[in-house]
Amino acid sequence: MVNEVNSLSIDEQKRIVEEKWPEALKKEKAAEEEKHLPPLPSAERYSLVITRFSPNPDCVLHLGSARAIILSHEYARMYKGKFILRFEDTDPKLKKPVLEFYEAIREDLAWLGCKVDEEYIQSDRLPIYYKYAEQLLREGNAYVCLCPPEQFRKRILKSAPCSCRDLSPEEQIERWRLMLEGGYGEGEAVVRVKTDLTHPNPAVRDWPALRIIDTEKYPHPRVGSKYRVWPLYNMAAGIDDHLMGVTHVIRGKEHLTNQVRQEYMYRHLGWTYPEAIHYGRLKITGAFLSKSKIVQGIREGIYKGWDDPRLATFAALRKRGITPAAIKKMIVDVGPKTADVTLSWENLYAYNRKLLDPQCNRYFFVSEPVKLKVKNVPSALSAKLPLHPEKPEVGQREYTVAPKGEDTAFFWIAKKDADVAKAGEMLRLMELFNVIIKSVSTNLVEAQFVSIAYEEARKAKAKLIHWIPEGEEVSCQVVMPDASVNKGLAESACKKLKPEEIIQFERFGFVRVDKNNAELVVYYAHK
RNA sequence: GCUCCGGUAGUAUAGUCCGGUCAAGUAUAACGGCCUCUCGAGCCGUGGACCCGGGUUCAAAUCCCGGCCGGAGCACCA
Repeated sequence: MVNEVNSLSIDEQKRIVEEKWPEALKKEKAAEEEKHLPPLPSAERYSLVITRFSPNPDCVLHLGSARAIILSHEYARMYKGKFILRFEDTDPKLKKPVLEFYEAIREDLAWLGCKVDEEYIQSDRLPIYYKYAEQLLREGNAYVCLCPPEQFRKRILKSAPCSCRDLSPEEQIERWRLMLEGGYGEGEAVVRVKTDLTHPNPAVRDWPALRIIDTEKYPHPRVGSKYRVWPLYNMAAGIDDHLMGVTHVIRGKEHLTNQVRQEYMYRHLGWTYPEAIHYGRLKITGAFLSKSKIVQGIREGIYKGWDDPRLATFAALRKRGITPAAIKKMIVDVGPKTADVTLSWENLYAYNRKLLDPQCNRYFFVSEPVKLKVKNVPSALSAKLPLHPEKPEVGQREYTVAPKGEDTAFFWIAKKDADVAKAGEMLRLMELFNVIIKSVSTNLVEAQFVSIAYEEARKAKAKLIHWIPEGEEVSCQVVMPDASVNKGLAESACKKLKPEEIIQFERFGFVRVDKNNAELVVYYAHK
């Protein structure tokens, strides 16, 4: 039967199917749907999907965290679930949290449109971790290890237990009490969770769960020197995920072995490990997405601040007019795959442009202004420039060009346009009139009025350029993505712009208004 | 080195679980054209990919084996 069908040509097969089962071939409507995230594993088993984003507040957030935040939040929304923000600030020494970042992170999330349903801070929860540590110890599922780290490592590589492992629960509890009360110094004792010593991955064998930190020397920014025993990641996150009812852990694949480690603890406590999705790393070509590099650059004064346009922090993206919607769409499109992704700025810009273009008003900005002198202007002329080419209803800017003296008018045009101007060529000042170039020098272009009609410029294939009448300019600084400043002049209608507004400077690019006082300061987004 | 994970056009992604409708869809970038009083947007079109080698099968991007390449983890960090 199969052979029979295969012996027929494709067309033949098609014809037969069409005859007998016409509905099978009906083309599915090319639905222009938004791309959706793939379904969450086993979502139906949970009455309420709960996800979390758990940053260490030791730095501001950047694009590298976007995947964790947006996937977690989107999935929570998709299943009408709950999205938790949990600050993992349990290392007052090496990755010391900084007070200002707690709030900065909340602001970033709010800006991204990721509403937090519940918030927790791990440094408030030490007694909880202590309680479970004690339970594990008492039930023989953990032990206080006094071995020097180096010695322990050698043993564990050979799957050999250390002498601390088999001490009785009573002795463990006694050691634990000493740990809490200061009987051991930093690095002298650590609580380990028992696992399979023969596990193929040595990294999961009897992993450390709590350690001592000398908080007199390294006080925690929130709780100071109140505690000296601090949980490590797997202890704190593992306990919290269960206690907070997290159903789906969405985090980077660097945590893959942490799941294996935590599963041992879950078994000891009789808990079930949540579903876990481990996505790959997200990189942007040319952007530093490493906290340590960002922090270092700030400290050395290379970057002006957390929102320096060279950085890929959310603060910087916000300043540049990259919209949260664009970031969100990009991350959703990329999805939760385990393969690493390397995006380019162009990808982000394309998403952003699509959102910005229909809604941003247009203005003229002349970069590196050069004076244009036009002779023979017959009379005062006015130009009406639409704020948006596709949306006449949003209004227009209007400038009247009155010849001074006899018949001469002056304008500012961009150096880039002046540079390519050649004597004898026609140029059209957009929406105004056509001129013929007479002469070009470094800071003056002289020209002569020829006609008003746009059609003539088209016929002559004249270049269209933007312009600002002399006297209608405001000084404007454009901060570029490389932090350089492009100085120029903006048309006077820009005086009305408010900070936060995103506009397009025609033939230049999209920019976000940052300050608009004596001088206009804008940040460049992209073309 | 050990333990995992991955590899579809320049980039990203769909398809892989459950082999056939995939001579591989989409977005973006590139190129060409149309339209437009922006070098923007829009519209139309072109080129471009299943890492390699074997195997199983009537049929492999999809299953199996081997190789190559890439990534992650191997902290008293998160």
